[in-house]
Amino acid sequence: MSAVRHTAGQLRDFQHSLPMALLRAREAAMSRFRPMLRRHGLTEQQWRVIRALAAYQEIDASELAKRSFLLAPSLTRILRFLEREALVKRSSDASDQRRYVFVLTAKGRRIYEEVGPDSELLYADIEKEFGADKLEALYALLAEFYRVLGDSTAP
Amino acid sequence: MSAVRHTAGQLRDFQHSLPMALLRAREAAMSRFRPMLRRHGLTEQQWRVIRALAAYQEIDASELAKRSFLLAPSLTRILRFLEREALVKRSSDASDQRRYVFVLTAKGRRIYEEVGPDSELLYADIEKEFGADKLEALYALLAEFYRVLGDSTAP
DNA sequence: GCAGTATACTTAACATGTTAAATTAATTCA
DNA sequence: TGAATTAATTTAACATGTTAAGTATACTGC
Repeated sequence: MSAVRHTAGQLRDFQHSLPMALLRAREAAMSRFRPMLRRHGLTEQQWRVIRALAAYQEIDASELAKRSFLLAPSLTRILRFLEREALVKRSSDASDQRRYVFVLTAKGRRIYEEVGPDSELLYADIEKEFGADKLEALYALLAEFYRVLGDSTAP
Repeated sequence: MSAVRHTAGQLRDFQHSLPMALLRAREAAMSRFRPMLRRHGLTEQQWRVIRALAAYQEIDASELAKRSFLLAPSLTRILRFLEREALVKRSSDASDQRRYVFVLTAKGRRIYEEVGPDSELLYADIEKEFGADKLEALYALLAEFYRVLGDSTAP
């Protein structure tokens, strides 16, 4: 038994907190992906970076930050880790000495190819349990929400 | 100009990564709330705890964790902060010595009453820009997603 | 061609997320 | 009843989130 005692409600209740609703849904999904990624020795964010890198021959840190939706300081640390693990190789950009470009190593591509199918299996589970139609509707609303409201911290 | 070079796409693209879509939408919302909370000297998570506390006369840490959707270690640190700021008062539960119960102090209630209206203003903006109907549809889908898929880490 | 400004990335500092282990108190059941 | 187990909270360790500041390079306009 837990010690809880009610008072009169004010403000919107938590069921109508949008950031909370988004967080809960995200956690419902991530609680399935996280253990799988962990078995491969990766965090969610490291996997986002690897995935973004897999789609490009080479990509600089700024683009990588946008595509993996990470802030620059987080990306710096994650790239340091991925380089140390030899999953990613860094080179400096000849045409702009401020910039670095990154590529997956062979080991990085191998991990990508191992994790990818595991990830797809979990997506398939989710689609089956929640329903493909509702999942598409959710994607559409989320994309429009982001499109309409934007990200007020974007440049 | 950024250094990006394409390769053949594999796997689902990021536009169809559900955790990413949820994260982007969440960030679109939070990028509006965060500066407001910051002006009040609070983080998003501290505000979640205050909000949960405002709805109860007293509540123990486990219930608080569930209602503010925080893991126990985070909650421990946040409550330490809120106690130091005298926004929250801790007492031990007479009937179970393992347990602590928490209440908002007068100062805590005052902050709650200051932040609440600012928060509602931002919600009103969002509802107006995105559309009340679509917002309700989004809430409904998110709630069902969480209901159907659950949180595999829950007890 | 250089002073001023902007850009790309990193570092710093502190808060939170995540998992595992530690601590203490309650509960169970042989 | 007391050993074993379970439950509530905290601590530890490391990764990421967030904001501000630092560093080096590129750009801009005079």
